[in-house]
Amino acid sequence: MARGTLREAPRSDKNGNAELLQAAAECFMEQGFHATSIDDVARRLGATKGRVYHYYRSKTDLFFDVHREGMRRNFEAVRPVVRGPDKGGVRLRAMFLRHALSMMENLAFETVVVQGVHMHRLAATTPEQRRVLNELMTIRNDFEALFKSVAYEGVEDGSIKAPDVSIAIKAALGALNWICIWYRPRTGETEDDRLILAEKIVDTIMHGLAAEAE
Amino acid sequence: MARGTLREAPRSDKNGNAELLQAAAECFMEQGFHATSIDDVARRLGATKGRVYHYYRSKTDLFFDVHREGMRRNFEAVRPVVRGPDKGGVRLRAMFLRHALSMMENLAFETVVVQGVHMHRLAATTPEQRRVLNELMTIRNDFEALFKSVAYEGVEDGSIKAPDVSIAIKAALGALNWICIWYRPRTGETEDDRLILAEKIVDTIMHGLAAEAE
DNA sequence: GTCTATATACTGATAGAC
DNA sequence: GTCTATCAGTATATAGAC
Repeated sequence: MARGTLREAPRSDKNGNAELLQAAAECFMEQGFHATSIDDVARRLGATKGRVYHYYRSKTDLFFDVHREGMRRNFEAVRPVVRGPDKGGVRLRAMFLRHALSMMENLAFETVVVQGVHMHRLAATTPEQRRVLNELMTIRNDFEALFKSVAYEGVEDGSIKAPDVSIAIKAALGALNWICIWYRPRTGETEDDRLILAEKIVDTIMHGLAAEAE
Repeated sequence: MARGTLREAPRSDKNGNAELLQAAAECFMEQGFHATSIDDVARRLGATKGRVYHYYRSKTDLFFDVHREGMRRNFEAVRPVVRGPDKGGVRLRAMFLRHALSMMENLAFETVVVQGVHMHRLAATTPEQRRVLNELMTIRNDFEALFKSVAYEGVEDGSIKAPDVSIAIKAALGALNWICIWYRPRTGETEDDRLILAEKIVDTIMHGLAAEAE
């Protein structure tokens, strides 16, 4: 594994072999990182190992790139609604909604991101791989911080309340990330169906389960 | 894997080698099912493979038994508060609280349960193993159904409201199960610390993030 | 760029000593 | 009941043909 000589930049071109990333994401989603062999990924591509190893030096590097792409999509989904004239509570709700939709529409990539969070403290990585993993975790933390900062703005302007904002965000993101455990697209499902589902989830997060009456 | 001859009952004694289960749970939590070798489990026990294989016929069987024990603890934790004179909302809150505490106190086992849910549709199991896995999923569904039924009672008595009770429960359990991703016991942590943390999470679930004022 | 070997290593599971 | 070999299968990664 760890060699004396350290090669330079990974083979992966920035352009990105989108097809390869997608195939890998699907395999990792269905079988998990360790149970997925490079042959599995290649087979799904209708190719052989050679093609995969031409772009990625190792299975771990491939996994990391899928993870990175998943996080890129996460940011892309919520970024447009982070800032704006609305109160913090309104913007936070919009962010939750977009994240929920992103979970459903990028199910394979999102599942890999969740797995990646799980692998955080995993051993068996080279120093270089650990560096990349730490970088990915920083990105993940920044993502969570984005929600937190908007939530705090909501507390300031009176549109958000919580016993502990940091914990509340963890709970809310937990509810959303959990989507990738139970959600599976039904045949013939429309974008509207997903929106309705996302609204129900986000409403629950925003208003809770307790009836106001008490 | 699949043999012509089918052996009878698994070697595992019902008494349960608690020490073995605990060691396995910890390994599975830290490295996941596939990355954990039987040698890892044995090493943690200060023993060798022989001991493990004396009790379990395969790594999968061992994993399933850890999973089963995790679910047993889940039921044990919430069962005392499912029924009672209180309104549905009050009982549901108590169930959430106990589940949250159970997540923290049985972190290793709970993490395995979460992994097990993930493995649901995984291939590469013998017919017998698939039978056991289905049984475990049924148990898991029953657990979720327990929360749902109390939530419906709450809707009836006016103490619970949600746009969709089934979805709301999935969201709430997602927030709670997600605990095993980010929670790690701090040194010197007391039971009270955990209770405070659990209360914050459950309050968020019950009352949401939106300020009532609107 | 992609394929076909192939080296190398690991690990799940078994057999049999003690 | 636990340990020490050991086998067999599989998977990562490489080398080199095309």
